[in-house]
Amino acid sequence: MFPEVDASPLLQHLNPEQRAAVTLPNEHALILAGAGSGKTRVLTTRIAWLMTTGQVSPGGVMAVTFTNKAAKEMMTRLGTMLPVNVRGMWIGTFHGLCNRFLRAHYKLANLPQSFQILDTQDQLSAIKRLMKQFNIDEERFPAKETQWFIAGCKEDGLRPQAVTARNEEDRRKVEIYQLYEEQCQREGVVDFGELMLRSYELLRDNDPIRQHYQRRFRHILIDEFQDTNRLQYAWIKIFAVNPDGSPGAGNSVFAVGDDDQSIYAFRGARVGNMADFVREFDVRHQIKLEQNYRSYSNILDSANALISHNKGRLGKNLRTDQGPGEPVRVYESPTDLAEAQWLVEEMRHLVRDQGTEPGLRRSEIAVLYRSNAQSRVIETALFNAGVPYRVYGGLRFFERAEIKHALAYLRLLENPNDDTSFLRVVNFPPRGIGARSIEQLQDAARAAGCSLHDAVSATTGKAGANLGAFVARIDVLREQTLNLSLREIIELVLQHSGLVEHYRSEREGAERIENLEELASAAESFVMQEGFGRDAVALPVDELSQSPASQGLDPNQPLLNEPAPDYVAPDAETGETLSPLAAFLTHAALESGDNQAQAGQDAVQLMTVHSAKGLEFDAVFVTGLEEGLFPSERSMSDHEGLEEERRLMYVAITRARKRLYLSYSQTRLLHGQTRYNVRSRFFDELPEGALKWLTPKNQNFGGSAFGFGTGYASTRAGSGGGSWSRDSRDNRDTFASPPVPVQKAAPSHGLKSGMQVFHTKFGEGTVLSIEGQGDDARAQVKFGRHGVKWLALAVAKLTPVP
DNA sequence: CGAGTAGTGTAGATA
DNA sequence: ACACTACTCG
Repeated sequence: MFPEVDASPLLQHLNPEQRAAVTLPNEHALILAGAGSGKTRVLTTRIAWLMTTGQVSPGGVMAVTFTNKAAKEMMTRLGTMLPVNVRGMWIGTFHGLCNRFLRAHYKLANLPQSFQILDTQDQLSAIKRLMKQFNIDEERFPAKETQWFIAGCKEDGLRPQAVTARNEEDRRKVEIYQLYEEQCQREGVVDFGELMLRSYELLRDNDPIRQHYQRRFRHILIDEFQDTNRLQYAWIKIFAVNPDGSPGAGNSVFAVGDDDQSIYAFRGARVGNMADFVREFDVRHQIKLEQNYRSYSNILDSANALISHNKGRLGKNLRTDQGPGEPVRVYESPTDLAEAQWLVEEMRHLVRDQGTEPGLRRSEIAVLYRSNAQSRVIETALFNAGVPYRVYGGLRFFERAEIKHALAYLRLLENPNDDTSFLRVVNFPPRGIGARSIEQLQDAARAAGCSLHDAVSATTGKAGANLGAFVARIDVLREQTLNLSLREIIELVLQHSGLVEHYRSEREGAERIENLEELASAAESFVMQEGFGRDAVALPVDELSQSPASQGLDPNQPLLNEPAPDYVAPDAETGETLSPLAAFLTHAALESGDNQAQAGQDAVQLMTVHSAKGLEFDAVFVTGLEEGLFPSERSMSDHEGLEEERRLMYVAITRARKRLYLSYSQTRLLHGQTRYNVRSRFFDELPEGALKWLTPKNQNFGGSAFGFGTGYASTRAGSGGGSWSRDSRDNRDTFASPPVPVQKAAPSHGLKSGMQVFHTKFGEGTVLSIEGQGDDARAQVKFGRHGVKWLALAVAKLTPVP
């Protein structure tokens, strides 16, 4: 175990509540962390404190978040507190950790080691393809609905057999679900829900595995607990409680959340999980973090007053030591356009020095709105005024069509049976393979029970020739890329797929080509950062009962850790591991890239309230506060919906540090019609004393009572791209980070490419290439019967053949 | 095969 | 109003 180390410096800058949370005993705990109360700080300090006081080794911690961004932040902060290799720790998103777990136990999970992950788009096209194949009426069963149904079932932990169908329609849906599962299994792909469900089932049904992880993870920490869905809750629970309800190995779950910031019920989040957690885990430690370090009290008072209108809260009241600050300013405008113009004007004042106060940076000003459509008029106003701005949202890097196309080619190299990818690019760029050829091919594949790729050889005629040429091209590429680096593979694929050439002739192709080039760079920095280590979790089952290796701690030395992290868990028996390509494809699916605004330019930030969650700004404008918009029309019918809207408003308000502006417009152009709106009911729930009305607080007139002419034309500036409008380069620097230097070390394995080697299971083979060093070194070996394999040299027993 | 067009829907969005 | 999808016609 770790010797005790003085942990007090860690606690120095914490307030009493935070300190109490950080130093709780090893038992389940719920931390109610209000907005701006230092939640992330508590989480990371808790981990650091547990380790420095010798209560847990780095390998004994699991910390779960929802977003990659949050996981990264946690690792970065932890890294600054302790000399520990955070990358090797089990800190990540639910799906990232599930992926790691399934790679390590792919055999038990009944998956191929290099299974690929379907994102939402991929899943939808897989479903469409399936429905077409089985002649399912898309009128009666829209693909999107089916997708929603399947994802929903998985989130509730239900396999097709377990779903109770109440009517014929449901029965049919369940059938489709069943077929979809079979298709995924056949093709070796999993969707996001499957990552969670399959790892949950493995933990539930395999006693040795469950016991191993229950003993291993002494401390489990969860961020944003209010956003967990049923399955995620069950997944957490299985680490602490056995399926029969008996207690597990006595680990502790440290859940941090804020029921007042629960805004994702629409995608399956259950705030109720917080109360369930307290009950089912017999939680005896609940701590509220109510001290806010972000905002002045006028802002906090508004937030507190608003949220107090919700029923059934766990109960929290934010407080601050800062003074009242500026009042919350409220503005009413006749039109949405006028609202936007006012906002631009107000911003100018904020940016310019005003009296004694220094001006704000534009990036410290945010404009929030309920729905994306509202950004347009604001963008126009900003554009016309020449104010740089940045819009969050939209397509992310790995979701762009050209990137998806390139990835599809790459997936086909890795797995020719990936029919989704096959169909995506079989005729892109166009190569004379039309719908009819593809239909024939699909029929042939179904008849033969094989993949589209394998069915090509059976086709004949002109269509067959084109298809044959396509498959040959892919197969040749696969051969050619065998011993190339990931970057070289991608470059070769970009050339030989014809993608680059195709986009060269397209109108807006230049940007797409740039993105494709960016993909190659992204791959390169991925290889550097990942280092391709192995993960010690892949223990043979008979070793599972042993506790994780404990290591000594010298405060001056980095904490020893399990060898590096993600994606690659070599098979315990053969040492077989993922190819860099397969690992990169996984990375692309799990991290579709940030939506972060470009760091370089000082620009005003535009985003929905949802995407503002977790962020903070000096000045915040919450716009479009009108009945029907915010709260939104569709939420207003039921109580639950309205309460979620209120929480959303609460999130919006608590983003502001110094200045908060609330605005609404009497009329608004929506769906091509001018709508007459009433100001939001939320204004009536704010404390009058904290507000300052910039326009007289007049009565509102009921919506359609005004049902006449529009009067306000929407003057839109020439759309085209100003230098700071939305552009596709938003994500650029995320992927172009400078390469991490690789330390040179003498190889200890003594292998070189070209060498003949012998493997106990795969027999004799030729080394094609070697990557990484030390424990992370991996070799690509071509075997006679077993084909090309990637082997982790620390695990695989390879002997040179003379 | 691909361009033009008719039809449809329109909240929020992580992995 | 507008964007996206699906379908028709050359």
